[in-house]
Amino acid sequence: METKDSYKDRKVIKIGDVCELTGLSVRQIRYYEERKLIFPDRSSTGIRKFSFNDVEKLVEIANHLADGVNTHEIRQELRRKQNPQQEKRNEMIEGQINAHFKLVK
Amino acid sequence: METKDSYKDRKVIKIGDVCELTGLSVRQIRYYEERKLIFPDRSSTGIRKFSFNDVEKLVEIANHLADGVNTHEIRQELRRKQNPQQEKRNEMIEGQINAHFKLVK
DNA sequence: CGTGTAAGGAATTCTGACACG
DNA sequence: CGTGTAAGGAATTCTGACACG
Repeated sequence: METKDSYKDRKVIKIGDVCELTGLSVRQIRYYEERKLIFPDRSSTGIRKFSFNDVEKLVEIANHLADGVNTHEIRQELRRKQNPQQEKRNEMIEGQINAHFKLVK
Repeated sequence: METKDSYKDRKVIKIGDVCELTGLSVRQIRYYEERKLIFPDRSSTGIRKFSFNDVEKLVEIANHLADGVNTHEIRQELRRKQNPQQEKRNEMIEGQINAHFKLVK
C-alpha cells in the first residue's frame, strides 16, 4: 500500500536464500562483496541482508565471470552503469573494456 | 529480468524481518498462522518464509484485531476476498460480518 | 584469482507448554 | 482469545585461515 515497487530494493533476503535464488555458493557471494561488487546491508548482529536487485545483480556478475571477465573489470562496468554521465571522462580506459565485453558477448 | 513483479510473492523473508517490517511480535505472527490467516512457506528444515504480500496482509490483520475483530471473522473476510464469485452464495451469513466491519471502520 | 572447506562461536528459529484472562 | 515468556534443541550465518593454482 505505501511501499509500491520498492520491494526490489528492500534488503531482507539472507544469504542462504540468495544461494537458492542464484545458484551461487555462499563463498562466491561473500567474495563478490569483498571485491565491492555487491553491497548487502547488515543486521545489528552482522547478518547479511540482500534485496531482489542484489540477486539480479549477482546473476549478472556470475555471467560476466563465466565469460572470463575478472572482478576488477566487472566493478568498472557496474560503476559505469551507475554514473553514465562520467562516460566521457573515462572514455579511453573504458573503451578497451567495452571492446572486450562486446567480444565475449 | 525474468521475474517481473512477482517479487511481492517470493517467500524469502524470515520471521525476524517480518517482525521489523510489521512491528508485530514473533508470537503474534505464529499465532496468525495457527489460525489460518497467513500461510508462509517452510524451508526443508522448517524455517518460515514470508513474502511481501504476506507482510502487507499481516498489517491488515493487525489492524482488524486492533479494531476488535477476532481471528475467525478475519478469516471469513480474507476468504471472501479470495473468492469474490462466492459472494452471492454466502450472502446471508456474510451480510452480518460485513455489517460489523462497516461499523468498526 | 576465484572458490572449496573445516573450525568455533554467535545469532536465529522452532515447538510445546504454562500463564493470564 | 490473543499474547508473553522460559526451555532446549536444531538450523543458519559469521570470520579468518589454509588450500589450489
